[in-house]
Amino acid sequence: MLKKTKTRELIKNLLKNSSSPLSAQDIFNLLKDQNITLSSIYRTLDTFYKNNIVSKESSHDNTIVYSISGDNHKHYLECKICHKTIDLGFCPYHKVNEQIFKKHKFLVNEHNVIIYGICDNCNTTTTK
Amino acid sequence: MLKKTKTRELIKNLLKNSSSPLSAQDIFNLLKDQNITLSSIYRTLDTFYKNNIVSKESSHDNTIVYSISGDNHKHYLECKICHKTIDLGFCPYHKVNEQIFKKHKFLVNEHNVIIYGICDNCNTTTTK
DNA sequence: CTTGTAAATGCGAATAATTCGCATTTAGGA
DNA sequence: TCCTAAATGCGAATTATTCGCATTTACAAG
Repeated sequence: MLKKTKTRELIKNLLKNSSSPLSAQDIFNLLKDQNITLSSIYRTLDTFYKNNIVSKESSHDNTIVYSISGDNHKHYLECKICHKTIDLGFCPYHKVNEQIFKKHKFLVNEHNVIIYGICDNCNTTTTK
Repeated sequence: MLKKTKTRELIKNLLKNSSSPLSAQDIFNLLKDQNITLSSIYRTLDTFYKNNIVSKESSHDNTIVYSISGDNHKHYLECKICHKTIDLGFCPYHKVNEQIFKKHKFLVNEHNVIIYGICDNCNTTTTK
């Protein structure tokens, strides 16, 4: 079972309310008046990850960012060229995950919050 | 335009033939008799990424791993507990990507090769 | 086939990200 | 209230990634 601590509550709330995935360093900066160490943040995120409370992925600059999992998680389209993001507003993977569960009895944890690609604007600009 | 070099061809072939995503260090180890630097490998992977030749994601131990993109790319289910992988054998995201393109004119680059979750075996074992 | 030049690479150092060890504190069950 | 395993702070160690600069190379132009 998971102990309820100040550090964990703070980090979970940050992630719940954030409109984008956060790195350990991001969280550290946001909590810098709270006397919480970077190593604790890393450990907390790791614990959350193992308990399926958060998902993680590589951001475009190669740091790892975390998002809250669960029912009302979000998804973003991020352009690899201009890095603008579009809030998808829904999870496009529900059906896929159900199919995977039916076929393989494999329970997918929601993740892959950032969906990378090329936005309309960059596409028409670069191919012209 | 992208120059054709020995380093690039070697790395591309490795990724094409690999049955799992590879880290920069993995590639370095596999090519250690070829006199290629780690920094070149990083630069090459970065170039490939920007040109949509490879996709990248965070592996379970927080290093970044790369996979070849394109028509015959693969997908794997990886259990967060035992780390066993299952080859999905097809891309479950084609339809989703098409829908996203229709709605947002956003061209998703294939990625998210590793799909994390809990496998049947670990699930029945841990919940018992 | 030569030559010029921008791009790619090797090398090694610098930086940034992540993990670890250990002493201290704390949550929560007994 | 007490006990103990788990969580945290602190700082050092390790690992991953990036950078600067000199040298080499792909390839387009002549």
